[in-house]
Amino acid sequence: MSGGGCSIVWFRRDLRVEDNPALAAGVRAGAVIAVFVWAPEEEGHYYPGRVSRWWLKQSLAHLDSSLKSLGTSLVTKRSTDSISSLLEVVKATGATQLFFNHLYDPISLVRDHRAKEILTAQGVSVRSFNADLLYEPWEVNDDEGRPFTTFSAFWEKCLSMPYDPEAPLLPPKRIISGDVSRCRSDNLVFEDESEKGSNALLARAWSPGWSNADKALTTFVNGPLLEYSQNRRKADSATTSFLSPHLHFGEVSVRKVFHFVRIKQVLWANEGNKAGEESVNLFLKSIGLREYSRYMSFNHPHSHERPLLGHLRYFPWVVDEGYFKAWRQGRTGYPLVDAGMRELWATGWLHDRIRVVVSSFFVKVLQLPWRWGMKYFWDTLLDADLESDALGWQYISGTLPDGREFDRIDNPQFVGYKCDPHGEYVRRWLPELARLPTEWIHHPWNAPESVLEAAGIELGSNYPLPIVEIDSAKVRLEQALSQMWQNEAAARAAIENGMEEGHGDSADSPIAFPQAMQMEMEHEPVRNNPVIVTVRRYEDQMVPSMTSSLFRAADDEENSVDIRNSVLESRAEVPTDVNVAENTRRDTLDQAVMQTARTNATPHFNFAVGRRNSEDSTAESSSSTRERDGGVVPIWSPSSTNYSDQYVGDDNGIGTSSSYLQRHPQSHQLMNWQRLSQTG
DNA sequence: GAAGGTTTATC
DNA sequence: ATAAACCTT
Repeated sequence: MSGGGCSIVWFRRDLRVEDNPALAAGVRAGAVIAVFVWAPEEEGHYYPGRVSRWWLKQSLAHLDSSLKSLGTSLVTKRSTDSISSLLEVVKATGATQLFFNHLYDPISLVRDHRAKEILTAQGVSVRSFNADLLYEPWEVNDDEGRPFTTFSAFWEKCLSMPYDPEAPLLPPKRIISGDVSRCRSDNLVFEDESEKGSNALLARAWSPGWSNADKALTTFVNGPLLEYSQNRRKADSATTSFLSPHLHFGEVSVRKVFHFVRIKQVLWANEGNKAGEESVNLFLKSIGLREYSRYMSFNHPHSHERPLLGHLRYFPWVVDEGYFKAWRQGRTGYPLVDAGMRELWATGWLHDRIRVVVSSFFVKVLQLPWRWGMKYFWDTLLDADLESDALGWQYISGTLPDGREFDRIDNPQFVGYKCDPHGEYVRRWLPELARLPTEWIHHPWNAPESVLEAAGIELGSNYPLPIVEIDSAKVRLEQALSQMWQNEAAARAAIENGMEEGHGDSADSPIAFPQAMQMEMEHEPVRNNPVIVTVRRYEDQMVPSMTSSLFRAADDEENSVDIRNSVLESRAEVPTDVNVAENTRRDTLDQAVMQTARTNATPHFNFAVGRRNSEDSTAESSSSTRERDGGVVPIWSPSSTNYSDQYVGDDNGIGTSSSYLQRHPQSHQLMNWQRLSQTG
């Protein structure tokens, strides 16, 4: 019991009692006050979406009940300023210490650093820990001590670090509760009335909470992991880990995932099980991508709004809200894209493969600003995660050094036959195409009139013609790219001539989110029809909705059983049974009862990996932090200068010499979330 | 064993 | 789209 007073353990995206270093430190120090502050306004544009808030709500309830069984409970605060709320708790409880785990999104970096400064100034001793990564971003550097700029090099290094990621900590046996009698909890509201009906359905498919996360991990590692490599390319096979939302909220620690999976790896390696080994490597790689997303965010805090390669700032994006809407609604005329978008809409979930397909289409074919797509993912994904989304979209957009080439267009037709060779996925989500033979399922526009007729399809009427032809997209993309180079050259020239500041010019400001999008998100009409169909949609959106019959009829046995069990058993099953909302013809409706897919493979856009740091890895690799666990909130290292010669960018991209902080020396004090999340 | 064709993964 | 890995001859 150091210090006499009790300590605050500030929970954020580490909603677990196991392997939670901040909690462990609090318990070690004596009496604990567990606090969660809900201050979504701090996130600016990135106010969490409906399904994400639903998850959070469940997860907090789960955590609270775990804490209760250990001897304390969760103090909850509704706030617009986390730090003030923490100060209130300090005042009300006389706490003398604050413990929390690191986050790496730009808003948290700024806020947490301030929290540390302010609370320290108030005499509170603050310590923070790594609980989200195998290695802290500042631990992983190249031979010259500079951060990596490509994923493969980064990951290779992670896998060959001289020390392993720390072993997971056990949960505390019990917690001595601090005195919270004078510290009242606010009732946190995560959903409004109109959202409840839709949210209720999520519970059929998912079980948030750390112990469920644990079960999900065990189930995955002992089951689908083995075939992960084989199944990963199918749009809807069942070998996804389904861990991404759990990982996002820190319900399970990545280090635990890593160690678990490694054990299997060793086992399979000994058995000479090559497929198993490969599966492990691939799965770990997706964990690595999550890890890398934090790494990128830490090193380039603007990566959620600015391309990391500077010249992409000059790309003439097509600012067309009509295209954007068609994409969201799944009405682009490309079946694979449309199926994906409708699944996303209906379930909040998308297989990683399909995320790539729809986002690539968005950027390369429609040439819409990638941040719009990223924002939409943020709003709709159950596992929405800013860092992972930013990495994914930047990768797709070709704005990463090792991302896809700018001029590459994925053809949804060809990709479709690869990841959905029999068209099952498309038929599941696009009932209007259900009767189309496989031969044409991914390119109905080529189908003979008689075939279409027999399938009840009238292109342009009940299913759209391609919104943009691939060929013309190619042409337009070439033009856009040459335009981009011209723009860049012009800007460069202007800067050289001293005409422009090079900072704050228009290219710096990301294209604002469409007004309509914000409106829609806010006033989304919802209709709840308790039993039959719950339709959630944008005003004009005609997309499938989830029905309450989440399990297909064939699984009746399961149906009647305790749903929670069946869900656990069958792996979190994404919603099943989709009905087409109105406007669908009768015959199509018949086909509309489809079951869902379980997605496969860890969503790319959300994973992590890593390695560990041993206790005394305190020998900081880079200068960015002074002291590791125990210590200090991550700080950007201003001095760590121009490691990025290889990037083209000048001011904002990776390319920039050095970091964000250098350009904004006082950012961790002055920069606030409004500025960071500015869309311009 | 080399040349040449085919598959496959790409972060 | 490309390149590396893989397989064939």
